[in-house]
Amino acid sequence: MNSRNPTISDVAERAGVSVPTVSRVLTGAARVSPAKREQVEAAIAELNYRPSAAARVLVSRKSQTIAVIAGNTSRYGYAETIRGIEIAARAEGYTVMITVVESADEDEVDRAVSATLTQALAGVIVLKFDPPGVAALGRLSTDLPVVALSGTRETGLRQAVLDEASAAEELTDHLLGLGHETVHHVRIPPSRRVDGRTTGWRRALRRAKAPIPPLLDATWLPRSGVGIGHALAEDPSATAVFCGNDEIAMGVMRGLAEKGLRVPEDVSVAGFDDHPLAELWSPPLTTVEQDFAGLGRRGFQLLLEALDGTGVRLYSSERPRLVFRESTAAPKARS
Amino acid sequence: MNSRNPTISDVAERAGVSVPTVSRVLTGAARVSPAKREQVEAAIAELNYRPSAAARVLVSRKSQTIAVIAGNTSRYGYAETIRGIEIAARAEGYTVMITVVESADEDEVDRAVSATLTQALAGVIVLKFDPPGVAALGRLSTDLPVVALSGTRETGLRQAVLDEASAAEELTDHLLGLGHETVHHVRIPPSRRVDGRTTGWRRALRRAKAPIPPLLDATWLPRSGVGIGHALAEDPSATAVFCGNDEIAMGVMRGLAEKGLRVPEDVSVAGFDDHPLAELWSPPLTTVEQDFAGLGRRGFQLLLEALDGTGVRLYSSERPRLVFRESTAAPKARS
DNA sequence: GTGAAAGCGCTAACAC
DNA sequence: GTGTTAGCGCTTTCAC
Repeated sequence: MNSRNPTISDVAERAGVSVPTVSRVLTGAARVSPAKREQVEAAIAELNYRPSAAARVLVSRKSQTIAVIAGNTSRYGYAETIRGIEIAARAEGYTVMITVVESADEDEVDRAVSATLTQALAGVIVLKFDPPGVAALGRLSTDLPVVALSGTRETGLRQAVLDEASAAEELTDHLLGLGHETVHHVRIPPSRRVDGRTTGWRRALRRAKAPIPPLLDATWLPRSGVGIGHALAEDPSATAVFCGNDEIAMGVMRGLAEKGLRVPEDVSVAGFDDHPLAELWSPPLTTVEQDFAGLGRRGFQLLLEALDGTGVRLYSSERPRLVFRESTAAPKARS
Repeated sequence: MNSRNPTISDVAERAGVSVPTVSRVLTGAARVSPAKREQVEAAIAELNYRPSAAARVLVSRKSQTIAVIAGNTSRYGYAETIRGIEIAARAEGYTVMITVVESADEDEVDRAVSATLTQALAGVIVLKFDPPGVAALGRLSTDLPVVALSGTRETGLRQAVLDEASAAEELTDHLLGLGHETVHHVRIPPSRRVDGRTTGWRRALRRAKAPIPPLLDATWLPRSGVGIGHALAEDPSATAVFCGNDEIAMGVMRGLAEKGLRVPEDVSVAGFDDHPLAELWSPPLTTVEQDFAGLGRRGFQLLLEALDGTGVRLYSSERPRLVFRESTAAPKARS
């Protein structure tokens, strides 16, 4: 067993042609006579030859790899977005490389970004969902095409987003329309000071001239909602709660339940994202369906257009859709 | 603005040294006088130079990239495992490339595997969680070190696993010990004909000489548990149900609830994985805690040992821990 | 310690 | 159509 992988010259020799001819059948860059093409293909199959991406990249200066930089890979929205990117990329023959940046710490971000840019890349997609994502985008000094996913809009930046502010506003409106005097908001860790979900919530309350209750901050852990639920149970003005995501909403509902409050009879609770478990929860959760995989797909599309030189689009936005289930209802008098 | 990235010769020129000298400070392969080293480092910083991984790989034949092949990236166990791999890899200076193989279709698997092996890789980690993973592992004709995560044990294969069979057996024992005559099992899509969770369940029933109810098959979708819950509600012998994962358990519980049955009063339900939402469910779910991130970490460790040539370990197994919560209890008479 | 020379596996440019 | 030549950005000999 020869441990060295076969190279293009092995193929050329075996097929009785020159190296560039093999390259031509590989890339399809120029026409090759059917006879030689056949010999080459046979040699490739016999040797189980696979071209070296490294060598190709070195000379052609074109890479078929994109990097995805994300603050996390396992939380629902993140994982789905990455999945969407991967599927779209693979369909176009691109490979994807993942870089996780767990904190916004300057050194860590720099190290991660540097290591990533060392690779030969066609472009980069950054999940601008959180501070690490924002930090990574900021330190991405490169001439490569870059696409940011979500986050606040920036001029000149290629960006695919979900219009979370509008959806949050609509959801808050819905709660207000049910007759609640106001809506409390439990915020998930924001990517910056502003965050679409919180912005939309505030916008709706302002427009309705409803009182704006103090913001409640959760962490990414679903259980962080439990304590918040306990606190909310003590507050008679809290008849409707809009949570930054479904997992936190589930934590809040458990906290409420532990204090003897029922959803939606005593308190209405709404989430965000339409997590796969939201419909199975008791009661099924009113939420906002977010097409994260689609976001990833649109992001890759934007990158591809930048690569082609076609497409002058810099921005792709999609409006998430509300899903009304049983966790929200009109308020009843609370003691 | 010069759009070409600086190369090692740009750095050499600027620092007034030869190219190999720059290489030496980069790799630390040989000693360089402090004076020159300083000049080189200054030049690198000024030019914002980053070595090309492609060129390095080409000449040194050593890659710092590993590929992870998985049937999915967003389901809980998969995502956590990948996260564990990524963290361990990054800590050792490795970059990770993700390849998703969605079906076990031969062509799709071949295409994905081929595209992956085109890259210059140090090694490959395969999530042998499902048929696509098994298929990918089978077609991975390469001299590269390969590590499989989970799945049935194979001699000669480097493998890190979670001992799911033992944990499933222990969980089934627990239910039997509570006084249930038997335990029903809802299976998630298995990676082959045998599957650790199902095996452990059957083993426990056999040992206890309890009747073995027919296997109930769920899909990966949590909601596929709902219909199974409905069916189980019609079966008076079903007083305890062990579900292949927590999400399916939640679906089953919803199905049961829709038919008016209470958990655990009428039926005990246990899950598997200790999903972050399992503790928040009502009632909190009895389950098995699986350290997926640890599995990923151990898998990478095995790969690293193979790369070093140190370590002769081929196998790393860990026993998951049971978590008793409120969804399981002693049976009561059912109408 | 340091530089000159060679070459990794491939594609681009050019001649025929 | 096809082969010859050059060279991508690096590391690896091998002199000195």
